[in-house]
Amino acid sequence: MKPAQRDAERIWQILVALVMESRGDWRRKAAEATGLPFSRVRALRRLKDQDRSLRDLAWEMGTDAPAATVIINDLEERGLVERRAHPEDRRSKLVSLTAEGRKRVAALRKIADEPPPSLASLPAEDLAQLLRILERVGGAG
Amino acid sequence: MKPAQRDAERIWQILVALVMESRGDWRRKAAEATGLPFSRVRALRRLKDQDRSLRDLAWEMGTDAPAATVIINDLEERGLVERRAHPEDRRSKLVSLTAEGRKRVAALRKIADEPPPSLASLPAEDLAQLLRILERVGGAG
DNA sequence: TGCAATAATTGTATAAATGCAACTAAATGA
DNA sequence: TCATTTAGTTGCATTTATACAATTATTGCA
Repeated sequence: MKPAQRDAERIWQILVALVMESRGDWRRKAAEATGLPFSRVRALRRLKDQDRSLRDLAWEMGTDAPAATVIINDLEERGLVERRAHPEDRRSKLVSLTAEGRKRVAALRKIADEPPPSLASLPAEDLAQLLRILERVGGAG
Repeated sequence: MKPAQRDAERIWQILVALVMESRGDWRRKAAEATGLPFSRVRALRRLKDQDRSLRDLAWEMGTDAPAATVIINDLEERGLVERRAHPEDRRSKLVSLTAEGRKRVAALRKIADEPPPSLASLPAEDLAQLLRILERVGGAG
C-alpha cells in the first residue's frame, strides 16, 4: 500500500471518529433544516451533482427499489425533483433536482453546529491550512 | 468573530457534511456490528467514559426522559448496562456499562470503512499535512 | 418468436424513532 | 407544613425506516 493511501485511511478514521462522537444527532438537524425526513435529504444530496436512475439511487443509499420509489414520489410531490425518461432505456427513469430542490440542499450548509473544542483550539495557521485543503474536498457543497 | 474561529466553523461544516454524506449508512452498520438498534448504540457510547443519570443521557442524546427510560430498560434487559442509586439524590439513578456492554462498544471499532474518493484522491502532500494536523486533534480513539 | 432478466411500481408488514400526557417518588423552598 | 419542581416511569400515538411479495413494461438473448 502506498504511503498516501495509508494516510488517507488514517485521516478518514480520525474524521469519522471525530464527527460521529460529536454529532450523533446530525440527522435530526438536517431534517429540521430542510423540512424533510432524513431519507429524503440523503436522496437529494445524491442528486446534487448528477442525475441518477432510481436503481442507482437505491443502490447508493443502501436500500431497495421500492424504497427509492417511495422517496422519489415524495420528493416529486414536494416539487423538489423531477422524473424524466431515460434516453436509452425506456424502463429506466432519470431523476434530477428542481430549482427548489437545490435550495433545500443548500439549506444543509446552514445547520448550526459548533466545532468540538479539540478542533477549535488548533493554532490559527493549522486551521487555515486545513480549510485550504478541505475546501478542495468540497463535501459541504 | 476571529478569523480562526470562522475557519474552525467552516472546517467543521465541511467535515460533518463529508462524513455524513459518505457514512449515511453508518447507523445501519453500527447497528449491525453491535446487534442493537442505533438509539441503543448511541446510549452505550455515552456511557463509555463516564456513568450518567438518565436525565443527562436524555439531554445529550437530544431526546426526552421517557425515551431514555425505554432505551435503558432495553439495555438493562440485555445485560449491557446497570442502574444504581445516585449517592446524593434518591430520585436519580446512575447508569453504567457492564463488561458485556463494553464489548459491544468495542465492536464499533471494527466497522469496515473506506475513505471517500474525494479525500483519497488528494495530492500526497496535502494528505500528509492533513494527517499531521489531525493527529493533534486526536479523536481516533 | 418466446423466455429470462431488469427497472419501476404498488401494496403490505414490521421495526424503530419521536413526542406527548399522566403518574409516582423525592427534593426544594417559602 | 405545603406547594412546586425535578427524576424517572408507564402508556399511547404518530412518523420514519426497512424489508419483502407481486405486478407491469421493457430489454436482451436463444
